Amino acid sequence: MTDALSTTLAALADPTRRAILARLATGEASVNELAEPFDMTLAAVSKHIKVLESAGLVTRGRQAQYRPCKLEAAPMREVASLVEFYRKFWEQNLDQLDTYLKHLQTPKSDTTN
Amino acid sequence: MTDALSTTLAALADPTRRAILARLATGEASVNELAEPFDMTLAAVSKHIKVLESAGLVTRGRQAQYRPCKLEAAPMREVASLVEFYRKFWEQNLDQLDTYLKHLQTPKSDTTN
DNA sequence: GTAGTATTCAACAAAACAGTTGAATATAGA
DNA sequence: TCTATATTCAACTGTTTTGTTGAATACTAC
Repeated sequence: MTDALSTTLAALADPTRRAILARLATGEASVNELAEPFDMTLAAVSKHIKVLESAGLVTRGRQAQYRPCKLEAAPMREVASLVEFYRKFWEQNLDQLDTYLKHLQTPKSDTTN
Repeated sequence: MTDALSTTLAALADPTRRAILARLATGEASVNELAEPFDMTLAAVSKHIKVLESAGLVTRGRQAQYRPCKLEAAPMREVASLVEFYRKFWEQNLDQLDTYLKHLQTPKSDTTN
């Protein structure tokens, strides 16, 4: 699991970490601020941040005793192109569903559902 | 980690599983066919498929002794909207880089880098 | 230097994960 | 029924992940 994309996806595959990223989308924040909404120790949140940092999704500065975290969305570009590759497949299935639903509405195919 | 998005992302966070999905993008395939490129036992690949199936990324049919796998891209829609939310952030950073590079080219700011 | 706040480290435990092996199940066809 | 092929299950192992606690580090302000 050494590749960057796997690391990024694994980092995103946790609701706590996604919540941290969502918070950072509104601006930089300290570890304490980030930890506040969660029912877990500061050390645990610190570890989550480390995971995000290893994935390149967060960078950190230093201001006095704070180490403010900053969102870095760049690694998500690879995720975007991964899912874009599959877009045609889900859209195709939606089209099929759409066709099916329209088919149900035509008077001819009245199978009572 | 019970939410669907986390399950989807975790399923995608493995190169073997992504390779399986990529193969399935070209059409349905049996477990044996899917396992062929990998240096691991059939049972291991079978487990990977199970993970993909639990995430709803694969469905299976039954034909004779085969259980053909089929790609289901729908769960990726949620991944797409996750990363779309962050698109502005990476594009903004690209813009900043672009601005910076253009700035370097203006005659006035010739600081020799 | 002492006290206070912010953050991380080290050591640990519990759970989840990825892989193996060997036996089991399911189906097809002679 | 017997055999071959396809696939999964159960049990086990080693590794990684997630969380805890208590001590350590880093910086600020008096």
